[in-house]
Amino acid sequence: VKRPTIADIARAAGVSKGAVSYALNGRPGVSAVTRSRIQAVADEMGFTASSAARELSGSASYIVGLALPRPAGILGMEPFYMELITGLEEDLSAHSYSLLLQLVAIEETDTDIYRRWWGGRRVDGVLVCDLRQGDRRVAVLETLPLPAVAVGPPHAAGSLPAIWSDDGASLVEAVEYLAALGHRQIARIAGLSQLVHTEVRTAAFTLACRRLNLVEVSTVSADYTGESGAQATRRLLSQATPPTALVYDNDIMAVAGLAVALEMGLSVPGDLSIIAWDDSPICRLVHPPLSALTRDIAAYGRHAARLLRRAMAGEKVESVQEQPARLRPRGSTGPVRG
Amino acid sequence: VKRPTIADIARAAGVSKGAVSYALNGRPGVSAVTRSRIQAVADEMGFTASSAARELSGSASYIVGLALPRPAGILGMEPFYMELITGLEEDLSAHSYSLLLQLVAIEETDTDIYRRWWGGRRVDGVLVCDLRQGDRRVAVLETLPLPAVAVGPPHAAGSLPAIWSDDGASLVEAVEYLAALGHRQIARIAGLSQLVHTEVRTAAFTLACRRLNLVEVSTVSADYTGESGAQATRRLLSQATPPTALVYDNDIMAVAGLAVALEMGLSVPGDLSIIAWDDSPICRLVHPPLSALTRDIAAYGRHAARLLRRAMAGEKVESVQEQPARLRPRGSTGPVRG
DNA sequence: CTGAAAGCGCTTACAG
DNA sequence: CTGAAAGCGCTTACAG
Repeated sequence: VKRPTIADIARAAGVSKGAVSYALNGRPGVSAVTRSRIQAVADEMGFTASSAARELSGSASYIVGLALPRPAGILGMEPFYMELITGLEEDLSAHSYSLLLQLVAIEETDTDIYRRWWGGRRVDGVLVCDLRQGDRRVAVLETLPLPAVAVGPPHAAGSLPAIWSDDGASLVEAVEYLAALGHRQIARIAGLSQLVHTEVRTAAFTLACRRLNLVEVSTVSADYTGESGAQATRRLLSQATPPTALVYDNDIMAVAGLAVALEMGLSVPGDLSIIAWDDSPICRLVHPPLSALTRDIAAYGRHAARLLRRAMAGEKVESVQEQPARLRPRGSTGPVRG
Repeated sequence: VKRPTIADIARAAGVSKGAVSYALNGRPGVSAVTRSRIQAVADEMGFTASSAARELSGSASYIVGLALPRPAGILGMEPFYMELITGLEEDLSAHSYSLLLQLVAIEETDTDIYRRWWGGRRVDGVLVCDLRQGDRRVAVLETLPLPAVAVGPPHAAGSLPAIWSDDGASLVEAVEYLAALGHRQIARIAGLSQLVHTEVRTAAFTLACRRLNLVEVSTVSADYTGESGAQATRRLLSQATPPTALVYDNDIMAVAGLAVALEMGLSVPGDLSIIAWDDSPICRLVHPPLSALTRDIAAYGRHAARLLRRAMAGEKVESVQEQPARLRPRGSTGPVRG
């Protein structure tokens, strides 16, 4: 089994290589009948143009790069990224793009990967996730003429177009709902504090609590793992006057928190209300099912891919704002026990 | 910002292009001092060789393809694949390979992607997952001189080297444990029946139950989603003489099944014992925590990557068998109520 | 040890 | 409408 080249097709069809290229790429310059003859020969011989050769003569690579910074210790990817990737793929593969995935340790300088991708003409464009304050990756990408889309708040994306949703608004909705149920002591179990969206959420949370005159509000830092969520919950619930409601920055921590509450003999939502961020299937499966801030992450991914495709097409694109996550109350939230 | 080429480096360093290539690739033919001067110039100018040009002159692409067949309806990837990808990446990126990820609808002919990847010289090797009986992808890959590793039982991998674990042995361990606890009516909620490993598990399950003289054993088909797991569980528990133990083919279905059991007023493990396959964090977080068949999926991924790298290096590789998943009993299994 | 040249497989102006 | 040729940016025998 040898890979046929354009020269093989040309020979078999009795035309020049140029004609084959024109015919197969649907460009003018060949008659309809020659075109279909060439096409038939190419199909029969199972021809696929060498991507390297195309790229070398100026074509796009049709590859999009996604470098995910993962803390070394945390195994596996979070449900959020699975869904995001699903959405990305839906749009990309429909437009014959592929996704080049690279997990990079969060500690190391993950700016190199973008330089390498660009220098090696590996990818046509890239996505940046998990923005941090003063993110060096953003600085690098602003320098490079490599189309890039940031997944995160625009204020941290520099001059890169960003796709984002207003996490602050979602958090306010959650807090107001809890306040309406009579909760006065709400705590929040936050994700990695270096991440910009964590900052945004924390600021919105603090502000909302102050506005509603809630007392004893606090935000504790965790790292998205069940272990960290459980630990934080245990600490909060062991206080002299424990909070009556908890808001978590992801679903894994919320589920872990629920387990801790039950194990400490609390009833949910009787003694404690719980709200999760990002509504993966688990939220519905635990008992009681978790009230959650829901958004269509796959759609988020599809839109990010579309935005990047437009940027790669040379369009000047603006940041786009997605629907904020909305509160879907389920069994884990209820009126405070008076 | 323009990308420097090898010619730019040559000019700046006052040598020929050939010398630059030799120097940067660590090949003999340049003196140590010239080499380091060229290296310095290349570093300073931020040179990265064009991957397309390298590939075109015979080099590897350093890309590995992973095409995941996903049923159109099922959103998101399963925890198993997240962990597998994590493991793959760990090994691959350490050896400067990248992973090209493509989700393909399970219905469409996903053999094309391999032909295209091969024809276009896109990837150096590929991984095949979710083997089905008489899998056409295996047939195609046997034809193509493209290094490939199958993730699944060797008997379904044709002449491809496979990486696999003995799911039958794991299931026997689970069944024997349940039998030892006095369970006589065990049902199994299986994953997609087209998949070969589902077949293997079903066969092992049936055989083990027969050998242990268990009665009323049954395997019902589901599709790995929580919904399907819940539905199957509801049906099983509504029978005249419901099973006293359930074995699920993944964690999501098991968690969903647990929720159904609790919602039907059963106590777990008092009235019903539950065992899950694949021990993701959720199994530990629900209440009671689920007994599960555990294996190190990330290691599985690392080993698959290593096997593929050896195949890509031209080695003749044999299938390798991983440790079977082992039962980790937790709170969801207990003696049958006598 | 170094330089000039061919070649990888495409695309695309440029003549005919 | 078609063919011959240059060029993309590397690698690698082949002379010097």
